[in-house]
Amino acid sequence: MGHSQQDKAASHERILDVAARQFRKRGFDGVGLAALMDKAGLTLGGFYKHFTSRDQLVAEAMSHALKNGRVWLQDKVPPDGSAPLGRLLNAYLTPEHRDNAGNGCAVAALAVDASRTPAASADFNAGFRGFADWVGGMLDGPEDEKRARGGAVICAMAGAIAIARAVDDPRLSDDILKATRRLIENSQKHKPGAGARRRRRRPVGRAAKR
Amino acid sequence: MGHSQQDKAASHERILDVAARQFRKRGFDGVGLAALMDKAGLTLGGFYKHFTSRDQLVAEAMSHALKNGRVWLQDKVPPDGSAPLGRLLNAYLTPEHRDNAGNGCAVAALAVDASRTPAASADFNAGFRGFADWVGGMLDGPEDEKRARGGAVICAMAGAIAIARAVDDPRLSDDILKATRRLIENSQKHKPGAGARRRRRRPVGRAAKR
DNA sequence: ATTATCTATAGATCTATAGATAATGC
DNA sequence: ATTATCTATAGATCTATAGATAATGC
Repeated sequence: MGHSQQDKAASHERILDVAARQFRKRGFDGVGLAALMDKAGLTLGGFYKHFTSRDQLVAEAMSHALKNGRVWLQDKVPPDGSAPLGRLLNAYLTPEHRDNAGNGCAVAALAVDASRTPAASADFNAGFRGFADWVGGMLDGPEDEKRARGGAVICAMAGAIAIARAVDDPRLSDDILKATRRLIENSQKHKPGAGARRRRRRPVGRAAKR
Repeated sequence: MGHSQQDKAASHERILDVAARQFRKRGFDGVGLAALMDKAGLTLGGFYKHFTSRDQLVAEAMSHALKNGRVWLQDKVPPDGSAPLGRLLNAYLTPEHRDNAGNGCAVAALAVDASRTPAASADFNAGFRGFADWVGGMLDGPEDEKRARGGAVICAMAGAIAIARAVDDPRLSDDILKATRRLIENSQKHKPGAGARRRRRRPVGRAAKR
């Protein structure tokens, strides 16, 4: 044994890295604490000096996985490049992403898990909002609609990856990625005005509660 | 006790109904066999006279949930009505659907679970294909692209429902459904030719293996 | 006689805690 | 003295099986 506070911080980070990866791959319920600690080079007993409960790990790992997935994506989509949406789709809707859930987008891998796990909801929300802002910035259109449109693009992309992973037939799986790419591209291509027709502007300053 | 073969068939159906609903709500790992049997009005011990293993239940419940979700949707989208895509979006992208995972679309609720559960993959695949054919039939465009385009529409819809469920903020959640609706409508609205530009035709009869 | 279901239980998890060990850090 | 980690274990699951019970169905 023999461990400094610095060692502990490194252990904590290692546990989070392992959990963020394993949860994306197997789900929150798909891996136990003993297996996680083992993969982090530790034993189960020490877990509760790092987290007060399994739920706390789930919450921290949710944020960690979202950040992790964003870093992976942003490395492939430079902030000042041209045609950013095309680059995003090129990076996201790939067989590589589909076949590596553990290192990929946490929205695609963990949205359903988060919806069943109250401990993860707040962190999922925050991560999704940031992601939607980023993607919204790549789109044309009125400034106040960009976040919502960015969110819709994420829904289409994440849904495609999740379904492409679930499907048994490799050809069908590849086709899902390609068809979703075309759907998203077409959705951004139509003449402005045509899609805004049906849209009513929400009055500013009258925040509607639900 | 005292049970006929007819009783057994009814029991089997009840177990499947309960499982299809509970799995959509809580995931394959989110509910145990004892709780399922209890909700079906039976006890755990009888389970293995109906299924050889938990995995077999998962497989049958996957199909059952897909069928169930299709019936629910098709009730709301008459086969010969006008503007079928609009009706589909009206039925699918709603707060009601979002708030009732147990009775809703199994693609949205269980794609990620299926991707982690080999026993469910084949049944998910078959269900998705049928669903994509149905939705494809609602779209304009070349006949040989309809299934793929239908699949992409499902990805966007299912992704939106899954993410709208995961998100913490009710306003954001509602906005996700609305923005995805617009994205899908716009994707079908663009002038044909613009989107087909980049598309290469696959030679018929040369089936590419992966 | 067969069988649909029940009660009871074995054996394998899994989370959380208790107490020991061997360093760190005041 | 404090603490980061370890070994060991309690108590609560969960799947699967064994054997009993009370009907069905030939």
